[in-house]
Amino acid sequence: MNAVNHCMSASPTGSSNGDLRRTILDTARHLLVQKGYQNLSMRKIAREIDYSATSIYLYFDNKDALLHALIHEGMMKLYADLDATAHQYSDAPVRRLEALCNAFIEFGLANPEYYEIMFQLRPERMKRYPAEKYRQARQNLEFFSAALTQGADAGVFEVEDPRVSTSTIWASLHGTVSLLLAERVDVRIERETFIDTAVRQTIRSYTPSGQPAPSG
Amino acid sequence: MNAVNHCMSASPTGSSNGDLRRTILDTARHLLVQKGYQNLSMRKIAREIDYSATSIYLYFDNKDALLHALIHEGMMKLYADLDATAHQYSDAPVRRLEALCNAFIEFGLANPEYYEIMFQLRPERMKRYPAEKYRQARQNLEFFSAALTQGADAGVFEVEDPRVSTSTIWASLHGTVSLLLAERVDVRIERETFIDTAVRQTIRSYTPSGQPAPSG
DNA sequence: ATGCAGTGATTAACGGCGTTCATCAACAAT
DNA sequence: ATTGTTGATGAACGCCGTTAATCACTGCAT
Repeated sequence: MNAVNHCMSASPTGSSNGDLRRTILDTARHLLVQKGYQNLSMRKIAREIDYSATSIYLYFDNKDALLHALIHEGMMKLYADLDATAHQYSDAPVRRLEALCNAFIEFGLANPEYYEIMFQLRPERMKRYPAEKYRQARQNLEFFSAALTQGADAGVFEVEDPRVSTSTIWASLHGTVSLLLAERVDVRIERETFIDTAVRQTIRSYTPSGQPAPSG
Repeated sequence: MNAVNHCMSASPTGSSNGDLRRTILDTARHLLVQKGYQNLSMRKIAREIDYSATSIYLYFDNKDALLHALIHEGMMKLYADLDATAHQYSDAPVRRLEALCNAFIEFGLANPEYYEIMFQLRPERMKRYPAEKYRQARQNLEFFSAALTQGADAGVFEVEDPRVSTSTIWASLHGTVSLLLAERVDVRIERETFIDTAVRQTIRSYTPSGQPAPSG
């Protein structure tokens, strides 16, 4: 009818040429990061790219599927961060674990909207999340697990069950990020101090002496 | 018109007599606990109590205000739990802190819907939350703070800044509860084991020897 | 008794949401 | 020339929170 012809856009960028799926995803990411998860709606995405809302359903089964794609992006970004950090301290498990903890927290604080959909979404919303991606997401924990076991082998860490310890470390980090993002930490506490203490105490609970080991 | 006369209900219970505000709150709590926060809507509450949705606005400014009332309830319930726990170990700081940690986690697992609105709501939703209640909510942390400082005075805890330490403990506990509620803990790990380890490691990071102190 | 203000409730409506359905235009293949 | 496919659309359904206008009823002052 009076719809704009989308086949050959007059825009010279060519960004919306062919694969609309990419454009939708880019816009969704942009909207998520700019306005937060609360303001991420199918209709707003559609408005932004000047398509009808129903068009999105040609490329994504539903809103959750679109969200899963964004979560996947976030997981890959986190993976890249942790991977770079791990390589930086490849031969010092303690320092590496410390750096990994800091990297995780920094990721959360730098990408709050990503963090929310990645780790703070209620289980119901995640029910449809494909198990294959679940496994990929869990790979991020492998960095911590590896540092723990290598440290244990080197005698600088005291670890009963690496799997359990990895989870408890993750719990600490997740709690730290969550409290910071929700602005629920006592305002009289400096953010840096809080983070440093949290990381130090987390690692301290795995060093036999209770004191931080010298170098690795 | 065809509306039911609400002034004199035929129901002999008298529960909906007079203060509708109470009834709304009770129904909201019931709906929250039964169906979760996702399914808590003004219209559903209204349907449940056979009133129009707009009637709720005669007693609550908006949905957030209603939510704040529920949050307050949850905070008081948590306070009661922690208070009872603290009194049980009034003369043993270490044991008390351990019991407090377990009590907090148990509260979260036993009241997941309350926990969600109390601690997992995004900042935007909490913007209107009255500061006076914020302070009351923070009182729950005092139990942990007290155990820490008393333990430090007795020489069984090594605490630099009690305020910071309290926050990091809270972070650990919050992370632990969040991961469990979101079902994101490795399924091969037993829940009990995970909780015990998390609590033990949390406390361990504040004991000078790195080992749990004997009795208090 | 009549009029009036206040109270507690209602319906209608607005604009938002995710999603489904029927339809339509353009194109490719027969 | 007819068919089928593909990519897009508008209308509609049933939700949602919230606002505005309205109504019935009460108690009270005149």
